[in-house]
Amino acid sequence: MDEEGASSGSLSGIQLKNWREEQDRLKEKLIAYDDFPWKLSSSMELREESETLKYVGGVDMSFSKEDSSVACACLVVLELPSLRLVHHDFSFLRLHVPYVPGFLAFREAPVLLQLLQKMRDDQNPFFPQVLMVDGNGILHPRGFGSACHLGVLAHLPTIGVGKNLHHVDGLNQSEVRRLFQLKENEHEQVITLVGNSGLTWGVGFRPTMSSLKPIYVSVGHRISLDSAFKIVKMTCKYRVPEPIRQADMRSRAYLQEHQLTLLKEPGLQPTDQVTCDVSSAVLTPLINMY
DNA sequence: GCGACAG
DNA sequence: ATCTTGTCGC
Repeated sequence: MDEEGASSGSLSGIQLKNWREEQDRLKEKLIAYDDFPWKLSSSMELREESETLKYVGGVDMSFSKEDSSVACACLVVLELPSLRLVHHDFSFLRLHVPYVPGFLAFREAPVLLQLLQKMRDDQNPFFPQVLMVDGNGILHPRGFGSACHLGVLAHLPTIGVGKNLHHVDGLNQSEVRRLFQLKENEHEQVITLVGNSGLTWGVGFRPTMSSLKPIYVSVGHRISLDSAFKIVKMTCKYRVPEPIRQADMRSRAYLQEHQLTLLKEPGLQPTDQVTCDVSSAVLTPLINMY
């Protein structure tokens, strides 16, 4: 048993430095405004000249409790406005990159990019027009969370959706809860997350009347906070927006089934994720999309 | 120095 | 992320 450092151990200072530099490089390509041809079908805009948002994707990963390096990544695509599932795909794999707060993308983005790339290669008609990521966008210590990271590498509009707040610029969960508690916000389901610096990092959102705990929405890539929030809102049947909720449930189920399969079929092992190297984080085929 | 720290 | 049963309410 020696894969300790692989999935939960420490990381060298030099590697962290490389990761920060990589984030800074990719951040230069970040687009924080609406940069897409489609429109959010408001109501009576029957302009045929522009397409409307129809396919929203979602990605999430689940991990094995026995071996935290074994994981299942899932990509789903839902059709609007029905929220019907039109695509789902999985990747059962072994990760060799640890989770380090602030560097989630280096662990999860490679396999998620592969799932997206597969759809492109197949010219799948359901390729998502926008993707929701289970992690933050610019609501991040260096303004470049996993949703931004994935968006830039895939050159795809992305939205960051966090179930917990990553404390940034003085923002913290108790503070957000306090804001929601204020009588003036008592029935408010959205609050803007403004940090000590005065910058707006995202919004806290209580989708349903029952859930007291908010989710945190922030700009990922090629989208404004306004549009990002509208899309999240229109896909929320429960606390977590459907694209992410579906990816979450399905990755978890897929992982469970494969755990059982593994006991009987030693031949079916999770594929190794050989993407430890920072420089190879950018899947080559995707570069052509720039 | 100490604590906080998405998934 | 994962560990986990029941339980309160529509």
